[in-house]
Amino acid sequence: MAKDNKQKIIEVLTSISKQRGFIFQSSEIYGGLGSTWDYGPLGIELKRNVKNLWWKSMVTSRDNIVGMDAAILMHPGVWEASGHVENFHDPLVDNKESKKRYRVDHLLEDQDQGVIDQLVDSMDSKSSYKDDEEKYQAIVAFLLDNENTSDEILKNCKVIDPHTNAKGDWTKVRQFNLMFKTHVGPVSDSSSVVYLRPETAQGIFVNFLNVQGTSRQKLPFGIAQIGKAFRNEITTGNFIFRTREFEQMEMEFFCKSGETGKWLEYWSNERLEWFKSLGVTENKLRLRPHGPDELAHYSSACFDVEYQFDFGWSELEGIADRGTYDLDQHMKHSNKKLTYFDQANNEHIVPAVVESSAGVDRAVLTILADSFTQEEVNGEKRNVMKFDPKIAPITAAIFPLFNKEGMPEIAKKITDDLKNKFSTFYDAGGSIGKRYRRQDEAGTPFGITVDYDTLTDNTVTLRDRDTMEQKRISIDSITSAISDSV
RNA sequence: GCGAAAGUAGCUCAGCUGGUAGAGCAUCACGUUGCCAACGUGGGGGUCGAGGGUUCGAAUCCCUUCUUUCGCUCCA
Repeated sequence: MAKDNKQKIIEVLTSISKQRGFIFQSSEIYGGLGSTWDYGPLGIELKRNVKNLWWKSMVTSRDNIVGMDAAILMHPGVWEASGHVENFHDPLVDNKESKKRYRVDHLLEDQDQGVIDQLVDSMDSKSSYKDDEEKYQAIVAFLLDNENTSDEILKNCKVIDPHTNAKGDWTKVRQFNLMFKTHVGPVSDSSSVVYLRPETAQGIFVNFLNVQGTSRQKLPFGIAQIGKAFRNEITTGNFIFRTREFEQMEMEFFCKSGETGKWLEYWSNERLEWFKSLGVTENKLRLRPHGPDELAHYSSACFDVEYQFDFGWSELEGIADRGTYDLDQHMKHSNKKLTYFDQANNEHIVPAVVESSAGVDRAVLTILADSFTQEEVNGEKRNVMKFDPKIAPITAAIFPLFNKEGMPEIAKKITDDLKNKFSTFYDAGGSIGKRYRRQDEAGTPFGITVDYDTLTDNTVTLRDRDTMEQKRISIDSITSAISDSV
């Protein structure tokens, strides 16, 4: 039941997004490109509002966080230092019988000791391993080195499919690299390989000293950035939830090593509150601590902000204790000192980092999913996007009740007067009811209608999107009436 | 990548016992309308994903291919 529902909501959102101009399929006239999406006129306003509110909440309203904007292309050494070249790929194998796919290292964890021993025996060079993980990594590397026979090796060693508890009919082991590669310069030799960044965070770490020095910030302080990131995901989907090109809002908070626990808790709560402040339903939001097995290679503790989509609780943002991992790594690989001089204790220290990393597109999808409602009005279906007025693409729509007796001129004048303060839209097409409904679907919180009374007493009606109730106010008080809720 | 489903108008879809395309909604223009998807008239919009084959004739049957969606592993 929930499953049927799920597809419907995403389908409805996809369809409305296209019809109304929120989000379009990328390269549509060429048949589309998998899981890439373009933002239309309404979508980009919504997205910009989300980003602006994030920037305001994280940067401009705080003294100890500054912004920056790094290039998408960076020196390849950055990704070697960060661990992405080494870790950001998955060795995968399929069982042709059960149609299940496994990460090879995860698959090994589910095998009996005998199977593991056989695999180790089949390897050419024998050596001792300090733990199972090291042993599994060696097996994975061996299988990848012998990709052409890897299927036979798995079958000969009787590797079990945990799903069926029987020997699997395995495919060859293949490596899926999650970073997009491209080339700088006209020659595509290996020396010119660069990556499209898989996260914006590294642009912050490599600029740590530049930013700290020029902004004269003292610990603890943060550096924030909004920008595109790219991951060659094997599986994408759920509309704009998981895409290969996406936008991040990240803030790296630098503090003393012993203080990360405190700041992790602080930022987790701050970030949860931020989503609430956008008007997202509170009981569909939660903070979830990561289990030890879920932690990324750089992180020792992590909280996810999750939203309850129709397809399940899903991550919107991760708040992670990255320790000194990133700065340590960059010091090691670049041979540059990335330390902070602590005057109080008269010592150079490597700051630890608490990271808050949110997906812009996921925030937009959350708002779309959370705002979408269908109601029955006089037996007719009414679609309403109940956006908070702060983030609505259009704040106020202005209508002449009829296209005569000077009403359009007055309505246009009101539109022009409001333009400087709010996002506005003038519409004189079709019946008044139809125009209200169009704006309901665009999520416009306020409707202003010029009617016959306007001609004599200079008042208009102000319509509330959610209740559809109207009240008469004077033209002069429109701005203040709207300002109260934006 | 593997598996499943699907590609016909801007959207949702019908047409698929082969006879060269329709509906509802949307959109545009004009008229009408004293406030919630009203009404009237008219208009624009499709080489039926692409290529090939069978046939006198293919949206419809066959083959190939492309793309999308969903699931599997992963993540913001």
